[in-house]
Amino acid sequence: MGAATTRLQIVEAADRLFYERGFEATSFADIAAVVGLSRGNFYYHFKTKDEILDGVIAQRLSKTKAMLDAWEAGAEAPGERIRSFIHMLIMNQTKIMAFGCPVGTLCNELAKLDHTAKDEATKLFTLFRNWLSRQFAALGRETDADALAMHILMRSQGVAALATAFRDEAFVRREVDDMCLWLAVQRPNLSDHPESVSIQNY
Amino acid sequence: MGAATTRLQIVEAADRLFYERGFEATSFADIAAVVGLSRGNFYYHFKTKDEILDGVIAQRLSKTKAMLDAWEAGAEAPGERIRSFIHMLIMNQTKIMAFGCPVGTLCNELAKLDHTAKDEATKLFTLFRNWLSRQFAALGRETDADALAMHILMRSQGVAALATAFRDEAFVRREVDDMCLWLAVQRPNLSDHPESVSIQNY
DNA sequence: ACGTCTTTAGGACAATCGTCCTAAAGAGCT
DNA sequence: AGCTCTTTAGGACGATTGTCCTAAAGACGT
Repeated sequence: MGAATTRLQIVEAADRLFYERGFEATSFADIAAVVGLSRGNFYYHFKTKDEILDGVIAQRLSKTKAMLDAWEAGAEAPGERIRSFIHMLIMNQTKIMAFGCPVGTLCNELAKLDHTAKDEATKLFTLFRNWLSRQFAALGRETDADALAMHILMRSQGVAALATAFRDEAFVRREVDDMCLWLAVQRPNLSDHPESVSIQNY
Repeated sequence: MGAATTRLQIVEAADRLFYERGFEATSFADIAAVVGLSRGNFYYHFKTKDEILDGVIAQRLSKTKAMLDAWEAGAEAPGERIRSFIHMLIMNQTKIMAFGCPVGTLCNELAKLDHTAKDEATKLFTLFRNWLSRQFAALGRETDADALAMHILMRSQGVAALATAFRDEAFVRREVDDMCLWLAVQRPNLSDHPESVSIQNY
């Protein structure tokens, strides 16, 4: 089997285990058992555990970027795209209730470990943040687009955290609906379009 | 030195380390180094690491309960009490930006480890949830008090998660202000007081 | 000062960790 | 079939993990 294929299998298995058990709690032996390789042989593909983590984060970054690009290339309006983001909380509800948000929990664990890769993991958040920001700007909220993006991101993190703790489906649905309601109420910021304001002033 | 005193020192050191490094990443040796005891001697005070965790959670539960009881015994209005809760995000900003929320991150780690104590840790959330719920009920929102409590709890968790990832003080301040604004806008639910509604109907 | 109960230090214990080496099996080309 | 380069299995390595034992030091009432 090609080395590239094996490498991919290792990254994929590590990704799942890092998410479901945590980075620190996952051992080489755990990953080896999933992939079906001998533990010692890992050294051929990855020199250290941190290198596997780097590979996992890189793969997540590219997969996430691909997903967001696809959403942005679609025909939906910006508001509908943001709704797609929000509904990830429902699409992945089962896994979130069991393990939390893959991004948030990884970032927190790496922060506690003061791990070198923590800034790299934060880029996953930045990906969502910038994407959301672009959608809000397209909705006519250029000036506060980033603040709105952070607000949506914050709510998603909060819902994920409490979903894990309480495992309450009704709570998730309710908060998702509330986020969509909040989104529907957001209107273009007039100060972003002074020319239309002056027209109204006539 | 009395055994009770040493036990307390161990629990206190473990509490800090579990928060700052995580439960799994903290070893007996780490705690021993902080307390200044020999590693082997721990067995006299705690048979297992899980027993230390139980002690840590029990102490956190009683300290949290004492804090909330004190807030509730004060002369402030319920709205002001909720603002005290929200402002914990600012009071503990430095630690939160470094390690996240002590409750949320512990619950998530124990969920991933599928640890026996995970339900016990969730009781920390329940403590805040019920307390917040009582404050909203006192504000005249008996019917949806729990939903409002969960909403505030959710926002706090979200802010803490992103504060750790981005270390952005301005973001924390902005979201705290936004929460207080949201709180100020909440009004007694008329359906909770049908008699006053019927009076208005005359 | 003595005897008793409490608390301690220090290390043994098997298991597991991440890392690293070596020898052999496999794959592909000639 | 033979040669070469890639990929593998298996285990050694020192360190560290949580757990547990034992012998000695400390505290305290008499």
